[in-house]
This record gives sequence, C-alpha cells and structure tokens, in this order.
Amino acid sequence: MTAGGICPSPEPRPEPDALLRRLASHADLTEAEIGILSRLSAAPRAVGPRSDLLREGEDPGGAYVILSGAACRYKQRPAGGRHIVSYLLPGDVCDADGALLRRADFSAAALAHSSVAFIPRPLLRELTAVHDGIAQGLRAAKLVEEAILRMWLANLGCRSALERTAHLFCELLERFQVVGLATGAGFDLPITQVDLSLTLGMSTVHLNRTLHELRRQGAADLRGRSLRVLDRERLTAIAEFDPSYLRPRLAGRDAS
Amino acid sequence: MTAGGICPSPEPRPEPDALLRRLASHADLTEAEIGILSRLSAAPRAVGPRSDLLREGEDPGGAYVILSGAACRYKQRPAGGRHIVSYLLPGDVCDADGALLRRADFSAAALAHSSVAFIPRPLLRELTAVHDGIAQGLRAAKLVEEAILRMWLANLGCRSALERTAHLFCELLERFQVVGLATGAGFDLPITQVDLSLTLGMSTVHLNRTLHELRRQGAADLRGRSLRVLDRERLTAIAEFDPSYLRPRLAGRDAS
DNA sequence: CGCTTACTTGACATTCTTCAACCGCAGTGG
DNA sequence: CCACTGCGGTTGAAGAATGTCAAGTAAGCG
Repeated sequence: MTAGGICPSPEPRPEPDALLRRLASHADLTEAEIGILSRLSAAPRAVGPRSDLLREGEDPGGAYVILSGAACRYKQRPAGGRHIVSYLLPGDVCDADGALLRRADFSAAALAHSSVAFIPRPLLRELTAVHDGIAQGLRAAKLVEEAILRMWLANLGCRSALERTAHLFCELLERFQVVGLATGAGFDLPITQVDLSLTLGMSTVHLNRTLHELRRQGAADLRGRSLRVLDRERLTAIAEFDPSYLRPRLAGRDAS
Repeated sequence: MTAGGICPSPEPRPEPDALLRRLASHADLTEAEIGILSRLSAAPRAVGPRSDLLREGEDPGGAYVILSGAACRYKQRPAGGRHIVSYLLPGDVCDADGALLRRADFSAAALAHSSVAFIPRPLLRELTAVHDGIAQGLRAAKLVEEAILRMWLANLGCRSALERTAHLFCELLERFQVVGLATGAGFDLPITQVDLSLTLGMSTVHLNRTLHELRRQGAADLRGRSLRVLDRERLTAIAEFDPSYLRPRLAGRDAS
C-alpha cells in the first residue's frame, strides 16, 4: 500500500453499492458484472482524513475505488501551497488509468474518514478486457471526470467566489444523488472549509464569508458537515448551473 | 524559423509532420502507420481566427487534428463571459473521444489562421482498432492533455498572475519543441493577448502589465506574435515549472 | 479539564478589475 | 495617395474583490 494512513477511523458508514450504482448509471451491467463489482467492494480499507493514498511521482499500481467518505486529488507546490484538483466521492474510481500510467502527476488523499478498495493493475486490465459493461462504465465515468475538470477550470477562470461556491454545491448535489447519498434537500458533506477553500481557490476566510452570503441569500446553508439546500432554484441561478456535463451521451458502437 | 515572428502568418505554414511527430514522441510507429498519419494530414481545411470548429452541446462527429496555427477548447457563460480551457497546438487531437462522446461539453475554435484535418468517427475507430501504435500514441496524448488540465487548474487556484503566465510560457515552450516549432530561444505564438488573458483568468489589462513585468525581470519577452525566452532558468524559477507532467511514463502491457 | 481542530470575526493590505482614453498598424475604399 | 476603420495593444486612475494577520469562539476528545 502506498501510504500507511492507518488512522483512527470511527465508523465510515458502509456504502457498498456506491461503485455499482455509479457504473450502472452509465452502462448496462450483466448479473455477472454486478457480482464482480460487489465482490470488489467487499474488503475495503479504512483510511483517516489527511492520509495520502498516492503521492505525486509514484506509480499508482492500480486503481482506488472510494466506497464511503471523500478523498481528493491534489497538487502540491514546492513552496507549500496546494490545490485540490478533483474530488473522489463514493463510487468514484482513482485512477482507471492506473492501468496505463506509471507516474502520477498528482497526489491523492482522503478528506474524511473513508473506506477505499484497491484494484491492482492486472485485475483491472482483466476486468476491462473481459467485461464490456464494466469497461464502458469506467470509460464513461472518466469522461465525466474530464468534463468536471474543464468545468472547474472555467469556474476558477471566470466566476466570482459566490458563483463558484454555488456551482460546486450544485455539482456535489448531483453527484451525491447519483449514488443515493443526497436528497433534493441536502446531503452530508464530509469536507472541511479549509479543504473547500483549497478547491475553490480562495482563502478560508473568504470562503467562510461566502458561505454566510449564500445563507443570507437563502440559497444554501452549510453547517458542520451537512449542507442544506434552502432554495435549489436560487442556488442554480447563482451558479448558472447546467448539469448536462455530468451526464455524458455516449455514441454506440454502431453509430456513425 | 521558429522564433522568426516576421509577420502574423497570413499563410499558415504547412506543418504536415506535426501529428506524426507528436504521436511518435509517445509510441513506436510502424512504416504503415507513418504512411497513414501522413495521408491524414494531406487534405487540411484552412480556418480563420475566431471561427468555431465545434459548439458546446453538438455532436463532434469525429476528431480534429491541428496541423498549423492554434485553436482552443473554451466554455461560454450565458452572461457572455468565456474561458479557454485548453490549447490545441499543431499535432494535438481534438477530440479522440469524438469516438465516444455524442455531446461535447465545450466549444472549440481557432485562435489564429490554422489548418485542420478532420477524422470522422468510423475512420478513427478503425485506426485505433487496427493500428496499435496509433492507438497507443493517442492514449498517451490524451493522458498528457488531462495532466495539463490539472496543472492549469492548480495554476489558477494557487499561483499569482506573474507565476501563472510564466508557467504557461514554459509549458508552451515544451509543447512547441516536441513538434519542432520552437528552439530554446523562443517561438511563434499565434495567440492574442485577449485570448491569453481568457486562458489565464485575468483581465487583458492585467495580463499586459504582467507581460511587461516578465520582460522587466529579464525572463521572457512577448511582442507581436513572437515570444523570446530571455532567461529560461529565471522563467522556470518564477513558474516553479517541472515538465514531467508533459512526459507520461507508460506501463507496458506486461508490467504488473 | 486542557488540548486540538474547525470555524468565525474584524481591520487592513494587496491584487486585480473596470473604465476610459489613446496609440499604431494594416487593410480598404475613395 | 490618403482618410477611414477596426483590431490589438498600452496606459492611468479609481474602486471592488479577495488575501493576510491576528484574535477569539465553539465543539470534540483524551
């Protein structure tokens, strides 16, 4: 295993279906595939917040599947600054290109008490080679990941702090709903304000004020580890949020 | 020559080898594959600056190959703001997932007079199915693209205007060198300050001042359409630039 | 009960944006 | 030939958005 990260991990709720739900949202899975995916999630490792899964420059050796909690990919600057470049939420896979890439260009770490399964490279290759549904689901998940990356980039590039924050919340709402971890009214967000601010490219102080502003405007209310959506319309409007980037429309094998 | 910067290239110099050079930098190509790639570049389409190749929401229908000039992927906000999320330089392919995706989550446009080849979906599929070298080269190119995306995100998130600009220049220097369009001393950069500022997430005014600062510090000098690197060490230092994200180390089929 | 971690708040400094004007050059049409 | 026009770039001044510093509160945990 890459980084020890054996931390006191109270009780991450088991969310054994996350991977299954996620892939099923992108592809039709056979009974056999469903069985395999369930078995993959059977022996998770518990990791505590701030413990690294993978460090920049290392060989990932395979892929990680997040089953509960939350993790992230991040970039660290020599000077000490860091930036979170993606969230790994239950059902997300990091990194399916573990099959391909020998040297990660990012680090990965848990953000909360989480449980994580590891799929070594050979197994991953076998799975995608043999099971078309799994391969297709992973491909689609990857396309979504890339679309999210572009969206985050555009957010940082041309939205204000308030808009960016609202946009992130809208995205998270959608992503958690896909795996059954959110209702329309809100969800558990096991991520600290410090980490949110590292994601949104602003200081903690400013994020905090932005959160108060979102609450004041009656859009969303984050307190403790729980986000309540007060007015989804307003939140969506502030963010100019359009969820289509999270739902790829795939071309069939046959299509022109 | 590369850093000539004589005129704003009304006639895009044919750079027929760009794709070939690019893929060859990632994979070993057979004679047959080299022939195919050359033929692909044979009938390019000329496009003027600001003309769209693809609009968000549309079906790309295939992939575009940039042969000369420069293009970009961008996101447009309803309000009118826009942000450039990646550059498509000679030898780049947009988007190899044209094979997979039916609805683009971004628009693409030329930034300068450019020549572009189009590969329809069926041909693209056949190529990657039959020719392993091409498939491998495209996969690697895609991994680099993704790494660049992450790097850009981190840049926006935690670097100052000066650092970001320097970092972009370092990256471009590397990328142009791969396809033989830059010497260590500089290169032709057929991109306006407005477009650079849309990339770097800052106002044109501020970019302009940042460019002056880079020149004042003796690091780089952009004037007209030509970037002269005055002191590569200093530029690299300002940017904290490390090129390893541009050079993926791939896992062989056999490797564990 | 005292530690630590996450969050909150106020005052101030800085970076960056906006607005507005201006320059220079290339193309265009009289 | 020359005026006109448009685009890309440059500059100054004022103000908004955001960062930094510093201190303080609240909750969880040994």
